[in-house]
Amino acid sequence: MEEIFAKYTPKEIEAKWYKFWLSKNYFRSEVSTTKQSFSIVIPPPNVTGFLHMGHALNTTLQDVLIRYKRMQGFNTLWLPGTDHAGIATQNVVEKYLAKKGVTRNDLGREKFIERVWEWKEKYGDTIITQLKGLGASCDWSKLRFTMDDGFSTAVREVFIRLYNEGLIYRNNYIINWCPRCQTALSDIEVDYKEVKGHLYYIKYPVKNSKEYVVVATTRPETMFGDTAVAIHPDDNRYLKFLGKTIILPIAKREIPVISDSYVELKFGTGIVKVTPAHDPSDFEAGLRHNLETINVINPDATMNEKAGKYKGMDRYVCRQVLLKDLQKAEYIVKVEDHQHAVGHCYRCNTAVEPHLSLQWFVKMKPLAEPAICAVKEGKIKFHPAHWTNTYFEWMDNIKDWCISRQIWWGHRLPVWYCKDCKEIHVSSTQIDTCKKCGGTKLYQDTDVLDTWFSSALWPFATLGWPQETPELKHFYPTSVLSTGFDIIFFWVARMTMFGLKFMGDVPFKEVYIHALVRDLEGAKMSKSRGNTIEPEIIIQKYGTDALRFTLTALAAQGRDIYLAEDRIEGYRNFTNKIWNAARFVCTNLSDFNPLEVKCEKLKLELSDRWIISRFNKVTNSMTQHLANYHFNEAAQSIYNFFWHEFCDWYIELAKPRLKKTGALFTHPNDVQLSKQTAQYVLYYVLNGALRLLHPIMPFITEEIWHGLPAHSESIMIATWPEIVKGEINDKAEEEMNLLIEVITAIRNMRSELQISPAKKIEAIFNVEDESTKKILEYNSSYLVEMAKLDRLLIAIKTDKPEDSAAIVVGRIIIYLLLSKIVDIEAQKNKLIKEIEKIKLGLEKLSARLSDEKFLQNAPVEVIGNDKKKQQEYIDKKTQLELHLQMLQKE
RNA sequence: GGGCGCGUAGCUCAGAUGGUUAGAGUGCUUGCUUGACAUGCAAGAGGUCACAGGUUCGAUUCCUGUCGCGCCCACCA
Repeated sequence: MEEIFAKYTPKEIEAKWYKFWLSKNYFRSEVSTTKQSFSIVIPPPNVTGFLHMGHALNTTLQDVLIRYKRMQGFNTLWLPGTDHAGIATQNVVEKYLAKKGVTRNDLGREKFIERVWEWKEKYGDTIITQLKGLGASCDWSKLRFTMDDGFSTAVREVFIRLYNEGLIYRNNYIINWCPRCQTALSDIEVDYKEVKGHLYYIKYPVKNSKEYVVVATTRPETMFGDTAVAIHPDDNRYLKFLGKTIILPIAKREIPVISDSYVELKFGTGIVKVTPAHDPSDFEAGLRHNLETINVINPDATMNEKAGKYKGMDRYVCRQVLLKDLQKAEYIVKVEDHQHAVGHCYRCNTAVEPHLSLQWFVKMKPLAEPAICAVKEGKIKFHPAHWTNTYFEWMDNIKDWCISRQIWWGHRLPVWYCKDCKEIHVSSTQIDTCKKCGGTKLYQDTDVLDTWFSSALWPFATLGWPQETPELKHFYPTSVLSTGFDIIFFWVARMTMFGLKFMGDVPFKEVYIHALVRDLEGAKMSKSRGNTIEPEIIIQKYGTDALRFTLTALAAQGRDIYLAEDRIEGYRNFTNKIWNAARFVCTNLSDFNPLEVKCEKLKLELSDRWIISRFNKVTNSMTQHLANYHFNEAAQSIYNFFWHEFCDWYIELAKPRLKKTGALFTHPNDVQLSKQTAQYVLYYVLNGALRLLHPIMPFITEEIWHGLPAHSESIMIATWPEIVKGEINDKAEEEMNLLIEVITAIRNMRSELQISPAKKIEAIFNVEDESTKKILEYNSSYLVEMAKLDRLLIAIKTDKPEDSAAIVVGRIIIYLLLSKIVDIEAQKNKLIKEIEKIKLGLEKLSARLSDEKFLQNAPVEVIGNDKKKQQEYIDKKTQLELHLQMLQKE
């Protein structure tokens, strides 16, 4: 025992217990017919991932839920895995290769992909190891990867089914293009950032006329792709130009003037240059007016041959050169500063280019409708609920999803084309012969799918779909999805759509949206900002349990987490407190065996009944809070209970009993029985509290568990405490609260009078009624111990002795006998201050209680409470005033 | 331009379906090497619950508006 509790070294015990749990297969889940299932699929981190605070938070919260449900007897599954993260991983590996002087084009597609797999084998487990370090109780035997064989089958299956239903189509459309990653992006993969740019006003001459129109543009370099100039149909200023022909400056190409209501009258000059190949709204306008599309920018964002002499220049270089030329030719009317939102690639932060190209799309409306219904009908609940708004807002305005990516790392489209007749074949296996013309020159599409396409299948593909596995049947729909709000669109919405489409049911019943972890300035933690607090470092410094408790305690709903290291330090102190309290309790249980104790023989004292009652209430509160995802409150309630009730009061009160010194006043219990009772209660409460703490702090609780007498194999598989109604004892709580108040008041006075903590003093209690007298008498040993008294007398209506300081607690007056009072003035001032406070409260109360309207409208309990309170105030005030008078006489 | 969230102690944050003496951690002040713990113990100071109206017997809590902060969405080129 002493050995076990010698010193708390988180690092050692963490590794030890994690290994132990694994060896016992506690994390493994089997399909059970008797137990109800509780399942969570982990948001798969990128294989390139390195544990950051966001992961730590989300992992902790999921583990809290899983461990808590496991203890409650559910058949739990927490399914782990990683995501191949197409663009992100390709970028990482390209950078890795660049250090060796190799580009992906040097290698070619096949070799490059081989290298990515090699990289994955070597480094892809980093994040998994880190999750284990956090204590995550995932079923590692079911670890999945979004590009493993089973998953690839599922992806192809989904693609084919959607294609056959006409929900996947190929089209030439304007999409977001990242010139650096050289691939298409979906709309939500573009981050819009405010950029300080310019609005250029350029003259566009009217053919056969001295007149010209002035267009305003932020992107003059796209003018080589202009195929019209547009005005608003109601704009009287410019109607005269309708039908006229414009000569495009520099290019000298002729373009028409059209009218379209998408033109904003108030912006710029009210005349727009229309560039269908390089602007999404112009593209739409082009379709409405049958305009030609002229692509003038290469995929790498340099100008192409359509830009004439500017060919080969980067888009921004071209802009500058062109502007000079326009200026020289006097086409520029003016230039204004202009702030506007520019889209950037969410992976590499390069300004994206609207780009007309042949891409694959998913038709979203038919998929979105059932997904909207599912949330409206409450089949999926968001916590906090307000995120449903975000979900609906996006779903209601959903646009088709561009799913083809021109990169190499990912799920290749299961599409083959016939070179001869151009027929498209969609198939789960290689196609060699054209079904239409019989030709044999077939080639597979070179594009891969958006990573999020495969992520959308995560909840069911990981359980074996498209096969009808027992796991799928038992664990789908999953119970909860825990994730950040930033991927509601990317992931949550799409999983919902695909789950409903292919499983006929929602993928999860609840969605918990956790907070974003920020630094103290409120900035999102990120490596590039250099403001990260690394979980690994924190764990090293304070232990995993301290980090987990901190994150849980800060996980309030609807608010971001501003993490500071001293917060973690504070909760590290809590682990230390737990450790020491347990050490104290366990060393005092060496002669105690819970299995041999006959409960009915024990004689519970007030403090016993009180702490047991409090324990039951805390059990209740924790269970409720966890059920509602109020993690912070769950953590708070066990923290307060453990430290400020169990340690500060109960253990302190139990000490003399353990020391066999017995009570000062004769207590009905004999000393031995009192000790044994205290041991029983200490054991009972510590045991229960550890189980309540375990989901949040798995390691330290397991370590202590094994120091408890008669402990079971592991706390991990112990049962979650249940409330025993008969143990809730409001009367005991009330009485104990009175004692706490009395003791605190005496300590306060001692402190103010600067009486040494070591000095014992004598006290006389003046009470008004027999029942209060009894409570104090029965528990006088508590008063003696906790308030450091050497003698005490409890009397009904006694006078103030000489040389005494008086304290008023409710209706009780406490006289502390002192050889001489140090500072009468200070005492008086304190009394006066207190009286003032009471008077103020009393005034408010009296005013309310004499208000007819209040008496008529307020509920009876409220009036009753107020009346009770009023009486208490009056009593206290009387006592206080009495003592002030007495002091003044002295 | 829409939408959402947030302004509570010096700092970081809880909380109340409307009635509490408005809480915690941290910081601060004072006193303690108390036989588990100085990563600790005890005591204390510190708040017009952003501001202004409204509803109500009663608002810090509900409603409206104002100001401040943050975020998301949106084709003003």
